[in-house]
Amino acid sequence: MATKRTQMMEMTRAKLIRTAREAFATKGYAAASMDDITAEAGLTRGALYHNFGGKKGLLQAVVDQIDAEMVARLMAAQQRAASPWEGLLEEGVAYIEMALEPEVQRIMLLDGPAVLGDPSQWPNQNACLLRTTQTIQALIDEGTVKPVDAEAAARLINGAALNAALWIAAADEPRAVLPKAVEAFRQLAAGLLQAER
Amino acid sequence: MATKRTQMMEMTRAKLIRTAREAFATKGYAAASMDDITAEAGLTRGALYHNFGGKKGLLQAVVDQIDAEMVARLMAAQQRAASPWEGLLEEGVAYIEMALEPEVQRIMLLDGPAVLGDPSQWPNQNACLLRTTQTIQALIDEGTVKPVDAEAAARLINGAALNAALWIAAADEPRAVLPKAVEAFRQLAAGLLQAER
DNA sequence: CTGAGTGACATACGTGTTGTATGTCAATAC
DNA sequence: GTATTGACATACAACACGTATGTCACTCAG
Repeated sequence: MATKRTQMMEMTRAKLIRTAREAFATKGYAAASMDDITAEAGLTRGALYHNFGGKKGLLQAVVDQIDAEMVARLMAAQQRAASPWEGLLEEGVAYIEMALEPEVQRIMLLDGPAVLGDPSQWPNQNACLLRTTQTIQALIDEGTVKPVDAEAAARLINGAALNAALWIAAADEPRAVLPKAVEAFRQLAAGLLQAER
Repeated sequence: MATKRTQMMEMTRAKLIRTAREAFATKGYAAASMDDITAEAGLTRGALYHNFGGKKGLLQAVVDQIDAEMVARLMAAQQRAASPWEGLLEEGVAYIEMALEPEVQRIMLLDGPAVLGDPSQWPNQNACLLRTTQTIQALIDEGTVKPVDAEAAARLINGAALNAALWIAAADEPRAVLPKAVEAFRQLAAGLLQAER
């Protein structure tokens, strides 16, 4: 049973995460001051330190939240696909599209790694990557994909999608280059396919 | 002809870049204080602001220096290869190997993008990427590679190599996963190859 | 019902860091 | 030989983070 106090605490945590997410996305982690964030949430730094241990802890919480949303969207994209192989491709495309959002870009792709270290160390990023790895392993087992190291392939696929997204986001006409990136991504990914006999 | 003053100035610039490069690589950009860097170089912050305009300017200078070194190494790797296609692969492998160095990782892959913005905006990173793009375009023209968008393909290739490098660097046994990553990279890149007739 | 205890959060303070404004001295120009 | 410029040092102000301490509401024995 949730007591009155823990309910309140959850609310303050949620409020801080929300305002921090906003501030980190727009101003960047370094330029976002804790005083501003807490004031915006109607609190002080005391609450922040009590709940998250510090500025990095708050960023970690924001990252975890966004990451959870991303995993959910990746799963949805994969399950929408007709075949496992198409599922992998759809997952890559979904990843590209998510990385177009300024919030994802700034927090997950720029500041997050710089402040918290390599994403492969984050508990949830592993979940996201693990999904791709498992998908690829399944494709290898069923003979669709060449017998390469599944984790290595997953890493490369994700990296390609990631960079494609960064490219698109920085482009003058994002909507114009998106299809080019998606097409090149599909071609590249086809390199993993078993040569048809 | 170089006057006495400009010679001195070049020396102080070089010294500051050297110590900053060291400090940024080991402690990270945020944790490296300008006082420490300048003191290590036997100077004060005055010199730093005069020559580089601020902390970001100093990082930019360090990034430019490292980037120039990387481009040189990429060119060397490509020219060592037997064929243009092998040149592209060698370039990717060289990129992976460079990203294994802590200095490159910390400064070029983590702090650089976070502080200076997306690498595609940097003047030199474009040179590095431009090389790959041109290589791919040449391969398309000669019929080795499928007719995809050359820049998109270059972006994806570089992104894959980049993430492979980050993965390797964060791994428990970097030397053990390196061959796996290289193998997967070659397979993936093969997706760009024109299907043999 | 009541008083001690605990937890959530606010307030106050010290330290370190950045950026700017001003000062100084050597090198060049006239 | 003096005036001026430019490279760098010093001094100062603003700010942000982290910690130490304080306060008040809620919980729970007795």
